[in-house]
Amino acid sequence: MSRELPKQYDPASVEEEIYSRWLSRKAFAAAPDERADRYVIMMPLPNVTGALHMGHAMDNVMQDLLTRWHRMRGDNTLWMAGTDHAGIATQAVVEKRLLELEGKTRHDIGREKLVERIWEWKDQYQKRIVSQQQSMGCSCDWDRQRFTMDSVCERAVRRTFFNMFRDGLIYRGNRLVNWDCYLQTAVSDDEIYHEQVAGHFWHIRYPVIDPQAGEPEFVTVATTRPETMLGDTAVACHPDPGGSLDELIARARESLLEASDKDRESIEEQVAGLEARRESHLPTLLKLTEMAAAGRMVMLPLLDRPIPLVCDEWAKPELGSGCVKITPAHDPNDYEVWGRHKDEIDIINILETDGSLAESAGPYASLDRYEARDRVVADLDKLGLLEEVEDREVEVGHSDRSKTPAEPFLSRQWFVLMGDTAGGVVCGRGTDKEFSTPGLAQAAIDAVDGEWKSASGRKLVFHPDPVRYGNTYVNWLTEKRDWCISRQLWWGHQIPIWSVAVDATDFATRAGELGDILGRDDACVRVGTADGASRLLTTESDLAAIAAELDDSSLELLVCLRGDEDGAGLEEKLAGLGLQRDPDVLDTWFSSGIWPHSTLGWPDPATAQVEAGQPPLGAVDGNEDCLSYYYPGSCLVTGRDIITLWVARMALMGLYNIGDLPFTDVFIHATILDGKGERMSKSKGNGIDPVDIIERYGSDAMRYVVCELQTGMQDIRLPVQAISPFTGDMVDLAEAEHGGSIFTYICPGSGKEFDVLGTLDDVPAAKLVSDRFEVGRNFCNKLLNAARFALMNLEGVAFEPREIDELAVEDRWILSRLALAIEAVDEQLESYNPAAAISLAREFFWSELCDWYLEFIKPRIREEDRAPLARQVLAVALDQVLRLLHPFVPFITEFLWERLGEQAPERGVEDQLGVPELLVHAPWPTAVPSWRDPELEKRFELLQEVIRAIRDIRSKNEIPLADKLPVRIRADERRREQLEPLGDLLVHMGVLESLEISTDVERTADSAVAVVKDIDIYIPGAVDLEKEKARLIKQRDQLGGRIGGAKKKLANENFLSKARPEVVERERQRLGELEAELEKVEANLGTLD
RNA sequence: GGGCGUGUAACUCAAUUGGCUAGAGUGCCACCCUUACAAGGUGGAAGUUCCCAGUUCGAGUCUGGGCACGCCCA
Repeated sequence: MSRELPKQYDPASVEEEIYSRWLSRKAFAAAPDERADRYVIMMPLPNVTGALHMGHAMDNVMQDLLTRWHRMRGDNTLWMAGTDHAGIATQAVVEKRLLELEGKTRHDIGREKLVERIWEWKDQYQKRIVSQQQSMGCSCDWDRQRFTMDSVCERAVRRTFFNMFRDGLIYRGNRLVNWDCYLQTAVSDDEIYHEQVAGHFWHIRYPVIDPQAGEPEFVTVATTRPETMLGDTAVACHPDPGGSLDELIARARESLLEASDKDRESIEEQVAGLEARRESHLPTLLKLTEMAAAGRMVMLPLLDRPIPLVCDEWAKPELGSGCVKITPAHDPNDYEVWGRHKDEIDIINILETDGSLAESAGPYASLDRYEARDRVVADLDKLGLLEEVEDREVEVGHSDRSKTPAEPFLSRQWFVLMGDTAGGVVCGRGTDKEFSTPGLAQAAIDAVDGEWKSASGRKLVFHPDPVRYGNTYVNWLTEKRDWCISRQLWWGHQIPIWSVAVDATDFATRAGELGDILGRDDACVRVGTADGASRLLTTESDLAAIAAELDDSSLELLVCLRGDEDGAGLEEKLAGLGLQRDPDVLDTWFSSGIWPHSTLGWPDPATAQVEAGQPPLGAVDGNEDCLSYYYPGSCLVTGRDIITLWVARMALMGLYNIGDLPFTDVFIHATILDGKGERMSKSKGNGIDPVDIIERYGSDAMRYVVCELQTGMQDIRLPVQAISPFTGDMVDLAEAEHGGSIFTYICPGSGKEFDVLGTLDDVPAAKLVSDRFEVGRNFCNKLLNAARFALMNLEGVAFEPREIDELAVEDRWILSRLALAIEAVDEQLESYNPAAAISLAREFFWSELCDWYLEFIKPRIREEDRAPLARQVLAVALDQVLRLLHPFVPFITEFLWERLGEQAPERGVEDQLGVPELLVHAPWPTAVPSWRDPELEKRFELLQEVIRAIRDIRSKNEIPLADKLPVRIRADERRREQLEPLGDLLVHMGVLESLEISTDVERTADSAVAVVKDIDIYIPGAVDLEKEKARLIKQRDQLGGRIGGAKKKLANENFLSKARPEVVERERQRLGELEAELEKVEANLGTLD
């Protein structure tokens, strides 16, 4: 006998060794070969801002599950790993630390030094993330790992930008963006979160200039940000206030007709209010409309700037005074108003990039915006122009990156055109997949909706609910909002544009100076106008003619360099001509959007510069290059929140660059919440580090539970407990009391305070875990012990080809169940239902193999002549279970696989199974159809029911297992034939002294009795008659209830005529069975009296 | 404000196109250290499927309304 397994599984002693074995054998390495079936997963890049939590664990485990499953199925499987530089997020954390630890800002140390610091941070966290993923057992091809800023990706980013710029899909324009005054950068809408803040609503009077008789002297406007009035360039009133009010009243009346009683009152109030307003405000509003049409002005207080009255529907006659101040440079709605009235009104930026006021704010210049707010209010009050101040809850947009309030801010930014364009967009230019689409967003929409298919026949499908998530994706893309891709940061891909301002008069000269740059393939020159439009310049361009057409005085020469090696010297040349490189960097999603192909070496795998020690991306040994072999990929696994941010962008970037989708399936997994139902996140203090779970319960335990949690679309609550640093107790955070901050809790055992973020110096930190993972640990222990039992009994097992008929009846039963289980697990994995898959695998392993089969064969294993066959089947059963469970719990199964290989190197039933050294490469089990035997399964079901009935009697009568029971069964001929061949098993499992099965057994007066279906089970011996009676009465009542229900159904004419015939038939049959059973129960009750 | 979703046992979740007695694990109760496993075994108790209507022979499932909660967008 070889090394005996321990009784308790110790994951720590197994996992590290197994993982390093996989690594040293390069078990996860992928390379193109002759296989046609391939499976490719591109990892959603964790960003290097911080470590992973359980939400990432879910994402990684799901990917590993699919990867290992497909690898075992024989697909050429690549799981590409990597990390994201996460521009703004990473720069923000590093800057924050710099300030906290050294009291310096980025400007103190400069661009180069800061970027150096960020690289250090990135190296540290990338290491940590990879180690976390390896602890989880992730089977990525680590040799192909990429980072969004390494040279392979850099080149692809550069090429993508260049192509888009050349195609006119990238432009520079003035836009209102969300400005982070702390980080001094634009942030995208996705990076803004809204918070309710207690604020005020200030009502301000703007004097009318030269009021005529009957005209108001003031117009009143209201704002939550009074300092913005300094940037006001108009006051708007509604073009048809009466009509607008009438329409509102009519609509409210209409809804009154259908309103519930509860709502009626409030709607009636609303109508009354609107009608009153019609009386009180309408005359003034009409007057103002008239004045606006006449071009009248009001005086902007404090700055004494005359600004026009304009008519615009943005003014709501039903709200406030009915007039609204217009600050185009600092409010998105006002910006749109400006867009509609460009000829009448101005746009004035009053903010500096740091949030202080600009020159344009006159006497308030250089004040901080909040200081300016107070001063403006005070000064208005002094002038008697402050009509009213209301307290009000205000929604303030905050930058997610700095957690400070963001300001709408007018600035020049780079955009990708998402909407349709006149000439359309060519996707996959120059490839055999080239096609044309109206616009980038439309191409990505078509990938899900409608008739379109890529040249390789692909569409995008979401799982597990194609409709719901498909809609999320399409709805977002349908807005076709241009994508702001520039960020005022130092960390990231710098925008490869060199530019210089020119005017129409010197344009031709300056452009001419570019000389041969105009004709180069790796440079693209455009001339841009102030409105963001631009036109391509080539050597063929008639510069003089273009100059004549462009009468705009503020022009810009824009040169994009592709950054090819033979373009060396171009940058210097441009600098020499006075062109400067744009200091901004690209939005992170620009580089992660092309991740599925950049990592494979696009645009040219043969020349891609991979890191030392990495396999090349070009063609090797007559096999294809990585890009053509692995693109398009298979599946993207991610959370719901990333559908719009990333999935959509990957789809459109892949289509644009390559002409094909990066993947066909998108598996959206559940979001992990804490015990209170809040999304898990590190910064909230409820984030569990998967490594802490792994230390406590083991990696497989963590994976087991995570798989079990992924049921469908249901988000998952994972109660979080802290391990008290004082007592070692588990403290449930959903119930624990907070300490001095929301990140500290009171340990109930000691009354002392601990911290869950681990950032406080003076409060001890607690590790976060969850006892939910015990289930997984127990499962692994069970698996270890089942294997332990098997291995202890497999001594001398050999493979010998066997016919199914040669096998013992319980062997045939377990193989039949196995075949069914394999099929069912496969089916659930196919439909992206890991929870169902693992519960089916568990059910087979625990409830059938362990609870029944292992018990069934115990007597055989101890008998010399019957043992070999039992051992042979046992070895196969364990083999198949290990394979089936491997993708879920890879460490322990790989560990046991080795032991099984030592003990039973040759195994199989009819044919010998292929047994590779590593389980990770073992063929996935296939369900052998000839093993299925439904009739036999039915007989075993009956056997199990009889055994349970006997156990029940034993338990109710408190008969110890040492007392073997004589059992007498009365059954008709059919039942007798079913049961008799299973008699030995029944005797063994029921712990019987004797067994008699016959048609004419009668109950003896001292017999306990049970009824199973249509058979009676008698156990003679001292019994408590009252208990027997109680048990039978309970059974009788239950049967009675069910029979009543069935009878009622069958007595219903409508049921008989309208229900499907097979449903009616089934009900009839069921009633018959129930009645037969009841009859038996009653007969037996009779004998008890 | 708009969109999407959720509500089932004490807890975490299942339940194919509406159709046998609404299931599983955990926890709970009782008994058992039976030579693979007490991180185990055997048996058991536990549900007004959030509420109110409706459609249907039949509703956890479909429709409408309400209540509570979550997420995304403005």
